[in-house]
This record gives sequence, C-alpha cells and structure tokens, in this order.
Amino acid sequence: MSDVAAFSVISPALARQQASPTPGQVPASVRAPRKDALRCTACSMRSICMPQGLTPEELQRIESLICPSRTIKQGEAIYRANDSFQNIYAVRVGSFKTVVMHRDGRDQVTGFHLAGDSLGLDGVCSGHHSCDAVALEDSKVCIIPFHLLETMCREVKVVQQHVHRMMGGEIVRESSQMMLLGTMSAEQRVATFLLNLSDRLRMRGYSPGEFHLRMTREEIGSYLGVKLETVSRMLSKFQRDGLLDTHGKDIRILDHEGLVRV
Amino acid sequence: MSDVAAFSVISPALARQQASPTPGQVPASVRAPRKDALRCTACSMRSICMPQGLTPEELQRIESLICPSRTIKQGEAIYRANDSFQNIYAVRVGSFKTVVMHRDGRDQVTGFHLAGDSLGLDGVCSGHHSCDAVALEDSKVCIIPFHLLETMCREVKVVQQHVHRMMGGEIVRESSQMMLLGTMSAEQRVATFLLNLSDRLRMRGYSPGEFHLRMTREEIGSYLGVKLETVSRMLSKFQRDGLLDTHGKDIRILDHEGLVRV
DNA sequence: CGCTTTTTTGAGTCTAGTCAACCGCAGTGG
DNA sequence: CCACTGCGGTTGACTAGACTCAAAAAAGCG
Repeated sequence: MSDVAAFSVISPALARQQASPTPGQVPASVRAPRKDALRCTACSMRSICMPQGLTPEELQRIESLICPSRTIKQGEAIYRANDSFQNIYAVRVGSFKTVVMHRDGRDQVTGFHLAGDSLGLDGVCSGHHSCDAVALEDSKVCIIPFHLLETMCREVKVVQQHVHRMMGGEIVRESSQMMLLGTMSAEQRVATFLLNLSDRLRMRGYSPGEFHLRMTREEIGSYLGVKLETVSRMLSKFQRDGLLDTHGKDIRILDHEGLVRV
Repeated sequence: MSDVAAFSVISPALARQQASPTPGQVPASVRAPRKDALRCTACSMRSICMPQGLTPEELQRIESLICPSRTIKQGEAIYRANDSFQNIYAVRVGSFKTVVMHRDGRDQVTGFHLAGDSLGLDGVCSGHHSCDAVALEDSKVCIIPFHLLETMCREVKVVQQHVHRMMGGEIVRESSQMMLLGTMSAEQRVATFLLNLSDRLRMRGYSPGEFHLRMTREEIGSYLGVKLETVSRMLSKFQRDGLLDTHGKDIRILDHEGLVRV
C-alpha cells in the first residue's frame, strides 16, 4: 500500500534518513521529485543493487533498461515456478519470500528478500523460474530484462562484475544455508536466523536491535527446516533466557552475544 | 594415478565408448594424439563444460586460455577456504567434494563433483573461496583463469550465456539440496542421493544401475545432513527391501521406481 | 464485534542421534 | 608368516530432540 519499508523501523530518525524516499521526502537538490523518485540515482538502495564506479552515461543506460516500480500486493507473486524467465527484479520497497514446490505438495521457503535484494536469478539456467517469489507485504520491484542486462554486461565491465557478484553471492548464501540445515540444532537455527536478519537490517540502515518480522512462524520454520511450533518454542526459550524480548512479530534483541554463543 | 573415470564403470563397453580418451584411444581422425588428448575438441566432457555453437576460432581462443590437466592426488585440495579466487576449474578426470568449515570445527560437505562439473564459482562474490575442494580420488582438472573468462564473456555471447547458465545451475542445484535438507526424512535423503548420482552418471554415459561410490558413509552423511550410521542403516534397509544390492561402496540399483517412491 | 489466522503451550510419540561393540580389510613391522 | 593397528562400515541398545496432535490464547481483519 504505502511505501512502508521492508521491516518496520523502530528508530525513525535513521529510517527517514535512509529509507526509500516517498514523494514528499525527496531532497530539495532534486528538481523534479515525482519522476526522480523512480530513478536509480535517487534510490536509497542504489549502493546495494548497483555497481560502483559507473560513469553518468552508463548509469543512465542502466536506468533506461530498468522498468521501475511495479507494485506487488501482499500474497501476490512476481513470478511463479515454471514461468518463463525474462527479467530479474530488484526489491525497491517491501519484502518477499521465495518458495520451491515439490511434486508431492511439500514446499519450502528458500529465502527472504529485503529491499535492495535481487530476485529471479533462479531462472537463468533453465530459462524457467524454479520457485515462486511472493510478497510478504505490499511491495515494489524494479524490473530488469535479463537479456538487456546481458548485453550491457558485454559492454561495461563493472556491470558484468556486479552481475557475477550477485550470482556468486547467491551461491555462497545458499551454501551457508545448507550448512545451517545440515548441522545445526533447532535452537541454533532460530538464533542464526535472527542474527542474520539483524545484520541485513543494519546494513540497510535500520535498527539491528529491534524489528518487526513480516513472515509467519510457519514461514520461518519452513526456511529453517523445523516446524512452526519449534520456532515458537525457541523464541519463548530465548525470552526466558533473557536473550530476546518478543511480542508476536516484534522482536527486540537483548543479548546479541548470547545469541551468537547459542 | 591412471586415468580412472570418476566413478568406476560396471559396463565397460559404454565406458570405453564415452570416457575421457587415454592416448591409445584417441580417434584416428586426430593427427597428433599426445597433444590433442589435452585439447577441448578431444575432451569427452566438452558437451558438459563448453557451450555449443562456437566457431572454430572461438573454440581455439577458449582452449588457449585454459591450462589443461593439473593433477590432484586423492585427499589433496585444488583450493581451500579463504584462498584468493583466481580460477575456476573443470573436472576432467576423477571426482571431488566441496566442504565448508564453520568456525567451531563443524564442517559440511556441500557437493560432490564429477568429471565435466565446474568448481570454484563460490569465490566469485568475495574474491575468496568459501570452501575446500578436495579430490576423492586421483583426479585431473582444467584451470580456467576467471578474469580471462570474463573478458571472453564480453566478446562472445554464447560464452557469456554458458557462464551464466553454469552459475544459475549452481543456484538451482543448491536450492534443491536445501529442500532435501529441510523437508526430507533420512530414508528419502539417501534414496534421493542415490537417484541423483545415478542420473548424473547416466548423463555421462556410465551405467546408472551399477556404480562405485568414491566417498565414505561419513561424507555422504555430511552432505545429507545425517550421521554416518544413519546412512549405513538406510542402505541396509534398502537392501532388505530389495531396492538395492550393496557391497561396501559398490551399489547396484535393483528397483529404481521403488527408490523414487520412498 | 465475530470470524479466521496465527501463536503459544502441553503431553505423548518417534525419528535420528549417541555410544559402544564388532567385523573386514589394508598396511606395517616384528 | 602372523600379530597389530587403523579405518571404514554395520548393527544394537538406549536417549534426546524435534515432531504430532490438541487446546486455548492472542492477534488480525472485514
């Protein structure tokens, strides 16, 4: 609906300073606020989803191939498994989960994606997406036609390197998730999940100590390879042990070190 | 040692027909056997690790940037976690495991790599490798300097697409492994592992019904997120149920459909 | 407000882990 | 030649951590 940030922000000053600008908040230096709110140069996520060191001309070329700001309502999918792969997406506002489906109905959440993250690279190999990308809240994405991005990669080295890093980052992220799923206890999984989320919020300028989960216990459980009741029990346990303060989806981390030690 | 294939082959006819040629087996059409045994044009893995549709000139350029056939002895690593990322590797002969290490000593096998598979893409993002790549048997790899490959990607579209597909394939593979680790019982994991291996051997022209495991029960368990005893129990169970015939590392699949149904 | 969905908590069950014993095999050295 | 050792694999007995089922509380939503 409105331009709410990916995860509600408890420290409003920091949020206003860093979050995606709503039309009323565009800096005075920008001449045509309404249009420029959709430009990469004005996007707070630029440092996350764009390479550094582009010339103004190159930046403009990239902007010209991006279709900014398609709106996705909560629960809707940007794409679904088996959809033909045409575009990748950058989360501009909001958050998403990616879900892979097994033929027997079993499904699993494979990732949560915040503002600045990319989505859709799972389709590169086969030409068809291998998962659903579903909005956890009303969200906006930039649409980047992949064949145009490939063309640009052939012409601008830093763009190529950025795309390679994006894909490489996905590979590393997934293999550390495999480590979590393969070797950790339920307690460690939940702790790791919270710390990881906290880190990512911090990198985006949000408060790492207090945040609001946009996903349900069931979605967290699916992502972590445990049942929703187990997630709930672990959160209660952390609360009892004084590591966390939880009220439903509002989380406050009281003892960061304690969580690391779990 | 010798050019033994990644997984010993029970059907020798098929093996001879498809395996990497040893000098004595190079086709008559090739003029200089000793040298050409190391050329991509003569490599049986070409269809797996090279794009289709290259012009002869392009093919030669790729060959010129590949350093063929570094030999890795069983137990040795091509690279280790934190090594600086310079090259990717194509398995020419033999097989490898990739292992990620957690600071507390916990480690996990994240993949098994057969002839024709690529290795090393985990380093693209950070510039440092995130895992060890260890030979499961005496093996040979081709070395491909990544920055040269990137240059070539900017000049030849099919090479670019092939590199993107390689990385995309890695992403999809890992997310299906996450599914396995997150949702399957131990029994299903072991069955899926065997079917997957069987498939990959079939694609390489080996017998999908009979093969020799190059990895230990412990390595399989680590990969599947279960203990080695559990792997052993599941293999015994499949044997009792008439799905498999196992003698240590020699596996014969008796009831493929039965394994799928598990 | 009434309805649904989500979350919490408890009690009982079961899968996979732990620990330990034992087998077979390969390599070593007396 | 055989005893010894180490490693990988198998199997059994027991245990623990996570799952299942159920009920009730809390939170979201039209």
